[in-house]
Amino acid sequence: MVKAADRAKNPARSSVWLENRAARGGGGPAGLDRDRIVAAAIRMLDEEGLAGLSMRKLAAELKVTAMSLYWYVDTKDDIIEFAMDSVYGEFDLAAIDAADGWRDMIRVLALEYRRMLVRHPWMSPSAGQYLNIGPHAIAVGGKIQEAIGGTGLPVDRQPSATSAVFQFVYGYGTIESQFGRRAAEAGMSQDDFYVESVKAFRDNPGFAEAIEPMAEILDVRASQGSVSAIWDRDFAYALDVLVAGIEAMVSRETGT
Amino acid sequence: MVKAADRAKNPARSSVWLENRAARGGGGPAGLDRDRIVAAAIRMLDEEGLAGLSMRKLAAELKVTAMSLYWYVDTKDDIIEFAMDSVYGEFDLAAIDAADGWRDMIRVLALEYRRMLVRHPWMSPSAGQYLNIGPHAIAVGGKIQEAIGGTGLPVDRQPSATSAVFQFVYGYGTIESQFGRRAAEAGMSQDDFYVESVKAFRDNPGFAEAIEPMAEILDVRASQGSVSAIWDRDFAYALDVLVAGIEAMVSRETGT
DNA sequence: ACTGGGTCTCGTACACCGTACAAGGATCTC
DNA sequence: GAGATCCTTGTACGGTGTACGAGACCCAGT
Repeated sequence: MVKAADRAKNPARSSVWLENRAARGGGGPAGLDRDRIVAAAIRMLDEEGLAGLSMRKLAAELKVTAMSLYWYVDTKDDIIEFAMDSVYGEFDLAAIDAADGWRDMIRVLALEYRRMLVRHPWMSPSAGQYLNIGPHAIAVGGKIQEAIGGTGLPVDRQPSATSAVFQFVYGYGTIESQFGRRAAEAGMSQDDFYVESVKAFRDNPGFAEAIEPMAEILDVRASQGSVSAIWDRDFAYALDVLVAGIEAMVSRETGT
Repeated sequence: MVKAADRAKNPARSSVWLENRAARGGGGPAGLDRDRIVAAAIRMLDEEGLAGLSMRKLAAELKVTAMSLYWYVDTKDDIIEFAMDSVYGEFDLAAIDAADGWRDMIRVLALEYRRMLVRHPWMSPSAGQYLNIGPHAIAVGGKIQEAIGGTGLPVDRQPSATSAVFQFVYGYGTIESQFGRRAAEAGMSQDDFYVESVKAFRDNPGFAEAIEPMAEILDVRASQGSVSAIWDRDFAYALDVLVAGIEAMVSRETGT
């Protein structure tokens, strides 16, 4: 058991996964359980967002006092870390193994990653803030490495390629999911929200010149169908760019 | 003047920049001023992080009550949005204009962007959460579009390329800056912190097999010099990958 | 000189947050 | 039955963002 106050003093182990502590069992009258807590937390995070999760509300949903949760968990942050790893467990590893060649493997991984971020908009900010070294996250990391390892890039260049691909996916998934979150908060469809946003943007005085160079792109966009189709299309093409880049670097390296 | 409670009801305008409100002047006895507030906020954010910024502490630093700030600002979030745009103003636009060709322009932009994220670790989480449509952010966006526009990619493909490059930079800058923040919180140099982290990771039972495929990479890394050199190296190579990818797509598109 | 209206600052208060601490009930072991 | 262990709770502390209303100041109009 580590108190929240002590956590900060030992920052190299500032993660639940470095605590090496067994889960405490749910033999109590409330039938509580770390898994039940985490599952409820994920539900609440998906519905109310990161800011909407509070120990008291989470406890209430489990028909229990806030302090009860602290028997199973040291800190609210721990719950989020557990929730994150649980979500990493949603990756369809079998589909990844079934992929044919590194290109396909990267594509499947990137798509799964992106879908995870979009399904759970609280993941982006959390993934940036905590270490992602739970068992499921590590399993995914292993697959990523396997995929990049298959490209033929020298080992010392592989981390760069991994970054290029998956930091891109993270960034892309972040804006996509935040856009979806905003639309949902506004109670609009993504398409309506997009139209509204562009209008608000265009109508704003003082932005006239700044918008100028973007006008053409906004126009082209308007003729490309639904917002979600645009997200898909842009993502796919960006991945093509990345794959093409890796191919070019491979032949450049091996040609030397 | 818009109350915080009303902001949420009209989410398409959920940004200071869509409020279109003039700054209020600092003729008061405290000599307060929106610019002074924002500048102090940036200082505090840099030193204490996003969680370390509170209206009361910020006010105290300005020798004023918390509620005084609300004369100049509707919401704490507004302060963060202003602070963000002010930081976007750190971009050296002249250096970008001096760049020679789109490849160089992308490289300079990416580097400036990355440095901004690393200098201000609170920018990553904030940039993910708020719209970035302040004047400085828009100016930077315009330069980015100019750079991508120079690649020769068709207009409807340019947003994808922009994503590929700058969502990558965002993701990369995010982990780099968070790593730096963690090291600083631990009171260690980045190098010491890296060694500690790897050790803690390796020593953790249950991770033995998971680490296995990563062992080679970790070993290679150990012989590549300082952590900050590795960050630079990986970043530069990833950018090469991206540029190579764009080149390949350009010749693919124009070849068709 | 006095008054009225902006402009700015402050004190108080509310609802909420994470969580430390100690007391208790429940259950199982001997 | 006694004691230990497991689980839950009540209370309390120090923080948060910010709504509201009262005041202080200055400046224009009469």
